[in-house]
Amino acid sequence: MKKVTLYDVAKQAGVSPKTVSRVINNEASVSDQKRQVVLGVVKKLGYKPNNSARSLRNKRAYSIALLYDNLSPAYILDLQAGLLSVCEEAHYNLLIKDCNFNNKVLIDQVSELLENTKVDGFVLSPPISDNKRLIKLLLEKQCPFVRIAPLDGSLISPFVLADDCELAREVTDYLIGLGHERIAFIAGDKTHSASIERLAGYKQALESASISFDEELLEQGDFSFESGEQCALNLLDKATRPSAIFASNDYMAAGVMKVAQKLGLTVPNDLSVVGFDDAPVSSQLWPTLTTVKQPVKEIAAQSATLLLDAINNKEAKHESVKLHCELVVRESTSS
Amino acid sequence: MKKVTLYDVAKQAGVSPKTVSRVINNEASVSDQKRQVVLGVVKKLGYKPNNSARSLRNKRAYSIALLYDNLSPAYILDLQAGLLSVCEEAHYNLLIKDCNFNNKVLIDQVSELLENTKVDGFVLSPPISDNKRLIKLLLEKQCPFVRIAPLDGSLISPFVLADDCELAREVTDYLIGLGHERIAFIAGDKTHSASIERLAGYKQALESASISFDEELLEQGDFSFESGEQCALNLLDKATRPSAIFASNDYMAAGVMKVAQKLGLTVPNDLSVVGFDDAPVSSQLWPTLTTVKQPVKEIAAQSATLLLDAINNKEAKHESVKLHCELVVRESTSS
DNA sequence: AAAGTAAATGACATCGATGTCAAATTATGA
DNA sequence: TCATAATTTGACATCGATGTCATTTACTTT
Repeated sequence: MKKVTLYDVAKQAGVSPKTVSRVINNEASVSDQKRQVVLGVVKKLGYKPNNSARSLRNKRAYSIALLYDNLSPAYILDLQAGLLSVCEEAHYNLLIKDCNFNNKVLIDQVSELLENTKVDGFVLSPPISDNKRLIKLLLEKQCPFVRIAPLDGSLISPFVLADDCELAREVTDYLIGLGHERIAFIAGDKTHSASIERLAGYKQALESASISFDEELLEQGDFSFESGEQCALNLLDKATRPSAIFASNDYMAAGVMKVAQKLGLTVPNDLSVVGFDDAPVSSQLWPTLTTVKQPVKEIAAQSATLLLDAINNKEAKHESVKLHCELVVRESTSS
Repeated sequence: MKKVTLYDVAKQAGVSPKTVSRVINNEASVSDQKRQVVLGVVKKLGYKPNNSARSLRNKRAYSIALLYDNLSPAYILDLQAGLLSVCEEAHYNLLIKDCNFNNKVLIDQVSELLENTKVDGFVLSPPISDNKRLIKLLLEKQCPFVRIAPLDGSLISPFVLADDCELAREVTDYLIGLGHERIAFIAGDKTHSASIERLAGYKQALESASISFDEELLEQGDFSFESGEQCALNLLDKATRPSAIFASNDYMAAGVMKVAQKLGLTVPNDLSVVGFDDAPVSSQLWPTLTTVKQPVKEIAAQSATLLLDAINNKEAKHESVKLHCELVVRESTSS
């Protein structure tokens, strides 16, 4: 069972290789009749185009690259899974690139990917989605890219995000519904749009419920467990403690839980805690954490789809897509 | 600055393209003199071979694939990082394949990778390292592969593992040193060699300390948080409770912590708990978890190195490598 | 029906590296 | 020194798909 090539298909179908090529690439000027014949033979022989040959001829790699900075392993792995599902379908390769290094090196590595590996497009995950120098480079080289959850919502490229703001509002509403009035908020790293949006949602919910926003109840974290601990210490040390703490992600929420327990507070009786992201840790704590589940795989799949569109259809106008999150109520919240 | 090809180098060096090719591929019959000249020009022009052209001609993709089953995101991401570091160096691509599906599909997908994508070799992570049908396929196709932490220690392929047994012994010794005598053990999924080894180490330590092994104190888990809870319930419900529980991984240890706290036991005063793997959760719990850190990135890097050796040097005999783990003492253990 | 335009098709060269095999060079031995 | 073997070297074809451009076929229009 040796490899089937374009020529085999051409011979069987009684047409020239070039015509088969045209059919494969969905080009216009092929008669419907021949197209059908060719497609039939393609299916019959199980023909698959040879990627190396294509790359060589077309000077592109039929692959896209994910640039990530490892915030949360589960998040990144879900991104990968979502991208892979689309890439496999489309017979593209996925290259992954851990960008836990400085700007200079990042730019060099991306240039190398463009010039040597001839990557077709990039998926930028936060906080890389807003790396100015990188974006400048990609725009200059006219290389398609998609940003996940960027701060900058201008349509320089397609982007995909979750409805962080709405869900943060929903979480806060939920806490208010449970009877909480002193609800503290721990913000995340400001270079992530998610931080901004989640804070905005929190404020909106307070406003709707006519609870005035209290600076005292806002702490600035950086998405790390340690920052959660520190912020929780600041909050719980106050004369009048908040009765609920809404942390912008689960790691910080875990930090809050730790401090609460150390201080002898019972969660959720003395203090309700909410996180965000539905990281594995949220169901491995006790009590388990009420949190928000982002549709990370769908976000990634959408990103890949938009990117492939942009690659194969140069004049496609850029779109943005917002996907819906889901509140997951567990044990860390009560009235 | 257009792309430099073999021909550019050949012209500058005053030799034929074929000779340049020979130099690049380290072939024997090239005079030292020409070799030097060519290497000089290669460096001067910054020549990099074109992977597509090579693949086309040589019918191989210059890429290796990681087959994984997502047990723990942090573990998989570390594996990827280790593999990537070596692959980038060697100008190989890394393909990743989430194998969270049944045997049949796995075999088909691997066949497809071999036949269509022409992947050069595979890295199998546990528990795929012991998938019989897959290994049979790879051996038949004479496709190089490396296994990470396989159960089967025969040298059908190179393999890399951690000294699970020694470290489990060390952990147990440490607990014994703290004065514990009733030390329970929660085993992991039997299809992982790590489970077997860790249990063996535990038993060895008991034996050295002349503590007789008590069936009552052994529970069978499956590496999941939930199984940890269940096993902990079984153990802590006994008339005479163990004073320490050694779980085969951190997820199960987290489950133990949860149950302990629910039962009103204080960790580590009433109960010491130890995990294994140094997963993120181990430092996000309270108290933080004493555990064992595996050198996952090094394991992966070694695997990649062995695999590339096997690929480029068909007669290389297979080796196995064992890497050293490290005990990380945190807050969940005391006398 | 002839002429002219548009659409469909195919011959050929090409992308860059390397295997094959023959030619050229060097080394060896009588 | 010359024949012969061993080693270097290079010309050429090839891997598979596709762009270019010339040619054929189909379709209008007068």
